[in-house]
Amino acid sequence: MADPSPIDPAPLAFQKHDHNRCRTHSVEAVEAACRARGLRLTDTRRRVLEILLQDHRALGAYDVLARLSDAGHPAHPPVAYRALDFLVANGFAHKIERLNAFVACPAPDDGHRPAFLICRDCRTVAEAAVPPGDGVLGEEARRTGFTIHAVSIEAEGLCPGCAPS
Amino acid sequence: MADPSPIDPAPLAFQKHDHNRCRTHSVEAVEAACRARGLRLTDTRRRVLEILLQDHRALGAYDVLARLSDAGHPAHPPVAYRALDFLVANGFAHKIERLNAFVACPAPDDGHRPAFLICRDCRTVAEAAVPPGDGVLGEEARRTGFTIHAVSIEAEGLCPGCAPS
DNA sequence: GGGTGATATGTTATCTTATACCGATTCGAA
DNA sequence: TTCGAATCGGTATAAGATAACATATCACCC
Repeated sequence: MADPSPIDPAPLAFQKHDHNRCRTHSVEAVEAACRARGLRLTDTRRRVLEILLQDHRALGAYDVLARLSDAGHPAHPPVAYRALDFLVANGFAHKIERLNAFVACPAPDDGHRPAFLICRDCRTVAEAAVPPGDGVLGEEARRTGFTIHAVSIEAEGLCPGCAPS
Repeated sequence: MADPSPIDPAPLAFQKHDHNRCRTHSVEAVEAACRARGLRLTDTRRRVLEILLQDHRALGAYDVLARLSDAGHPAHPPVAYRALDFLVANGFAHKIERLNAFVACPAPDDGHRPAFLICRDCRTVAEAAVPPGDGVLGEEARRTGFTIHAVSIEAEGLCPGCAPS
């Protein structure tokens, strides 16, 4: 079934939107990807994904852990880190390096390469899509013989909700 | 005096170069900047800068601390963090978010906005200059009312020296 | 030279983030 | 049903960062 009004993930986080739909969409996309790729979306992993999907804020591993614990789940650090590693490794969540924290990916289905707008106040994170091609870094890498494995592009600032009026 | 063959900082880190000259250039540039801007390049700050300048590798705060300690300097964590904060705040060093580590800036004199090529093996870091204009993120920020304060662009991979032959 | 406010240092303690490691369990395919 | 790989539950500890507070130093003005 074709989605009648596809979600545009980019600016979503900073705008009012039907977050239930947003969340459901993400969970379903992750489920589908796991089926397609033979990955095991175990109970812990699913719970962590749902915790991250509660809103578009970045959560530290220990925040995730606390929420697991509240829900009666065993809660030692490796539990959270293992689930987060799984989600990040498979593109279902992203690590925000500037915050040492994690966000669910709003569009886990396409193979995009994300850049992030990170609110330093409320930790809400929006994704912007990086156009294909490696830009400045790719050029420099070719010139110097450097092999790029992963790129992170992160902008920190204030979201419209937190900006001084 | 005009520099007869100005250093091109970008690809330097991955290539053989006269590192003594490179280091001296940086220290002098920092000294000049401090004089010009009324900043105090205190003993600790200078030592930390010199530690970072030993090569183009990123060092963790505790690595820096250990080297201060080796040199007989008092070595509690805040000592290193304060000096590093000073250097970073004034553009004399950069924090590499992906490594939670720090590198000296090879060109502390111009007001460039850097992007980094980071070798995951030897932690050597090269800078590439980001062209002015905010690119994808700037566009997205304008669209959504986000105010950008700082951007970090980091590519992790293998430098020519560490790439499998 | 002496006072004063701002800046920097020395130090303790603690907090946050992340991983190494080991044994038990579960899953999926042969 | 047995094997190997992946996952989990748990302990312990490493690595990164900051809060707080007393002391010292600097830059400036009188």
